[in-house]
Amino acid sequence: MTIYPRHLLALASDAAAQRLIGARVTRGSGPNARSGRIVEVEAYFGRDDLASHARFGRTKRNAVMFGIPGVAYVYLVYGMYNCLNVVAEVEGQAAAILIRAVEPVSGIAEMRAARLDTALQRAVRNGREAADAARRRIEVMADARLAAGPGLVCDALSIDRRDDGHDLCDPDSDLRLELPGDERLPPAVAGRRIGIDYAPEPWRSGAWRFYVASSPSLSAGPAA
DNA sequence: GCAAAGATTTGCT
DNA sequence: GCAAATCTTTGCC
Repeated sequence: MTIYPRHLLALASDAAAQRLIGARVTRGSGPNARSGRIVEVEAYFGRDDLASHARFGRTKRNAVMFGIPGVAYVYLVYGMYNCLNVVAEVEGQAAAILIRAVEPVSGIAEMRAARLDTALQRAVRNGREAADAARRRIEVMADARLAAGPGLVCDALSIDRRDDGHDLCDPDSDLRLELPGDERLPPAVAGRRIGIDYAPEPWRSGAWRFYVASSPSLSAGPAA
């Protein structure tokens, strides 16, 4: 498996997002490495995109969006879930691609264990019964659903804000993007982005979410 | 300094 | 189908 070439991300954010479908996100190396096939992404543009974090200009949080392509932009949403983005376009031009869902390929048992870890941490506040319920739910969950959402991708691959700013196109990186050799996937379909109804048109309805319609691992977002 | 809302997920009515 | 959980970041006083 070769590393994902950085130049494929130095494109307009939507073009880079479409090409990212089918690529792998990999955590770790060796027999316990966790890897998943990207099946759902969303493209976010720079200052003009009123649904993008870059709409406020450069801030402490979104600084890496303005940097070189291929770097991870990781942020916390709703005080609870991490979201993984891949920086796109050229340096100085803010853009990022949100990884919304991946189909587990290897290290599936490790992904499930990681999901269990984070779920138990959250459930423990609500008592032992809630923790037991969470445990049972994740133990019987289908492999394909382990990373079927932006927050779940990060839970399954143990991604948090410590990964913010790390280079995903470095073959020695613990968290990286890889390009499978000759894998054929059905073409990606385009739809509106999820969870940005606060944005005005055309940003609200623009078709900048791309996904493999037949994948069993899509996020539970509206009409995915 | 303080109030408000968010690129989500889960559980309950 | 709806609302809570939870905390960082942003916006306004």
